[in-house]
Amino acid sequence: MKRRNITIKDLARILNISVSTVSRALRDTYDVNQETRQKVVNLANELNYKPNFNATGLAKGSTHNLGIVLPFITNYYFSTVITGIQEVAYNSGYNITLYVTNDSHQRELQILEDLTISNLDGLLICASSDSNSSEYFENIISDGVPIVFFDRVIDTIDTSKVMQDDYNGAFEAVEHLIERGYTKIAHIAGPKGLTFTEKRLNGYKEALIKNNLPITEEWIIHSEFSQESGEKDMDWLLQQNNMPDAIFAVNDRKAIGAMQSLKKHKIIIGKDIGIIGFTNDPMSSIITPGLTTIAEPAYEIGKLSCELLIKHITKTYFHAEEKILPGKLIIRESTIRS
Amino acid sequence: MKRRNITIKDLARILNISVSTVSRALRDTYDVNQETRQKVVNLANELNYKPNFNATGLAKGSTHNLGIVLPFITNYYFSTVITGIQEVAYNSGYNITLYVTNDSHQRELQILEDLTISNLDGLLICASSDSNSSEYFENIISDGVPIVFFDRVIDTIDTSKVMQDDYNGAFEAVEHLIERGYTKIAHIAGPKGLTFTEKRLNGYKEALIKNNLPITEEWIIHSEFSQESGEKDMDWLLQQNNMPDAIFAVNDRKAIGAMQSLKKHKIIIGKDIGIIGFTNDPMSSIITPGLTTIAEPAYEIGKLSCELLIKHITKTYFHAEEKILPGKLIIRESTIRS
DNA sequence: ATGAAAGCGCTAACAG
DNA sequence: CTGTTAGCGCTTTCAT
Repeated sequence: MKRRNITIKDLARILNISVSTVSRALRDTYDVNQETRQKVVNLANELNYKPNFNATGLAKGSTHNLGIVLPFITNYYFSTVITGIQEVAYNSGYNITLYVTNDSHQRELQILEDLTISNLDGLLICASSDSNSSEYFENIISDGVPIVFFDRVIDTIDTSKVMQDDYNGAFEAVEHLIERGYTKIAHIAGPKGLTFTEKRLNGYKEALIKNNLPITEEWIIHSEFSQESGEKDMDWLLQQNNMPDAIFAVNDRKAIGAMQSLKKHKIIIGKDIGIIGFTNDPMSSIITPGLTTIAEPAYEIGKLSCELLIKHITKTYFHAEEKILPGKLIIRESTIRS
Repeated sequence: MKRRNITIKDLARILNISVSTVSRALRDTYDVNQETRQKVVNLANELNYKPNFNATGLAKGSTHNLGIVLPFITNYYFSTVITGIQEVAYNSGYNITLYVTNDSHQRELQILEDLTISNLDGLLICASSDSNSSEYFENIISDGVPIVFFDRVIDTIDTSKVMQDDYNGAFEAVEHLIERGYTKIAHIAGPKGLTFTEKRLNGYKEALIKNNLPITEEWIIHSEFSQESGEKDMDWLLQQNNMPDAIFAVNDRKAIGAMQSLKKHKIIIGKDIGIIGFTNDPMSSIITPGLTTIAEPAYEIGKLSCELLIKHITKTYFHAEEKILPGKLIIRESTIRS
């Protein structure tokens, strides 16, 4: 119950030098005698000295904590992004602390309000669907805490952003459907107002236009990201007079929902209606038939976001960068017509 | 870039009282005048005062940080546990920081060594498969930092533990197979040496014994937790002379791997070989046929673990508790014989 | 190259 | 009920 850790004071006392020298030695500043430095470092190792982050943080005005704010962690994409972040954070000596918004902007706001910025060196953020926290983000940044956005970025804020190539991914997805001979392509989209939803929608539209296919507004459905939404959307589409022969879903979960609907209605996936998703969730290789999809580089997005954030923290003049990582078409059975 | 936050000093100066009074007012200790308290609290709100955790931590020798150490976060079970933890941590004013071991005991050790305990009020741990960090865990606890284990617990350590009911879940799973008329039941188990693997194995064996079925040692296969392992194990079983007619897999991922193998070999799941998993990963409802499984209360395990940990932190004398949460049989098509 | 001393923001005796 | 003071462990002038 003592919880008494070794401090630089202890080291100083034992070596008969001052704490400031110990401090300098440990941080390897320019003005320490290499000999004393060695002695200090050796003793520190021997005694298993660990710096107290609270003290360092208090003195230097910086912790070694990065915050992550995101809607969920219980899905393939987000948990993989976090793993990527964790990897580089860990290797650079940063801790990460997690804030889950449940995709609610109220919760997001609350978290941001409660956020004791004095605890954080920087923030990685994937905004909630209906985020209206721009002002907070701005404040945080102007308070000197850098933010890097990933996936669901806020356009109006000038800071680094990392995303998959939503536009081209969508474009490629739809062109794949067209190549396979589908011509009546619907889009089960995400909620309105989200940048990446828009980008995927634009990619979809442009691919149609480029291939001289009409854009049919009833075939563009906006709803939540869940599997249930995908299922409902498909149910609805199947009741229309003018039925599509293929679906481009904004993500795999919705594509899978749509597939469930199709199965329920005994419609043969691929042959009757082709379907393509976005993410490459492991589920897409497990469902039958396999779901063709655009693979997102989730792990790399996590790593890159964190690398950028650390640069923002450590370099005084590091300019905001926007990184767009390419996706990759993964062809499975859901887009086979025959 | 200033990053100058309001401090209690500011509040004190403005209100013309001492910092200690402000401090007391903010913490609502017993001996403050309600009137002054109100004034302080009002001003604090107005000025959007946020306490500096580093300072509090330094002064009190406690942070508001909980560490989570676990093998992975990229699967349903773990990400759901974390969500549960996050929920109660957030509501109790604790932050969580994440350490991912990749299920490697080296990494686990390294994390534990690097862990600046001065940063953490407590630790939630799910040990790596081949963990040999007992000594470290003991040290951490005797340094005054409480640990709660979940899922993969270390038996020899005396502290609170939270797990699903592995034994009874396995027992129920196997009895379900027997009820459905399967008699030659194999067990695709997890790695040896893990408590919960043993418990599920025991549940399996006892169910066989209770139903007067022989225990066939070749039908008990130990391997990693991955889908690939499940597939390989099934491949192997299918080559034996003495083939089982049902499989109890230690988790859904392995069950799904086994199903892939079965499909590859054109064996009809349910009819030819029944299969049951453990977890209730959403994948099990998406794969065809649906996978019968034992649902684990992952979210509750997360919540409960965190609640216990907070009790250990806040109550001086809180005795270690072991909680076992029941699972639930979810019947799908993979155990339908006809 | 090293030491003394002040201070980061907060808490906790101790006096009154 | 409130103020004074010392101190948590570390960094950082400023001297020497």
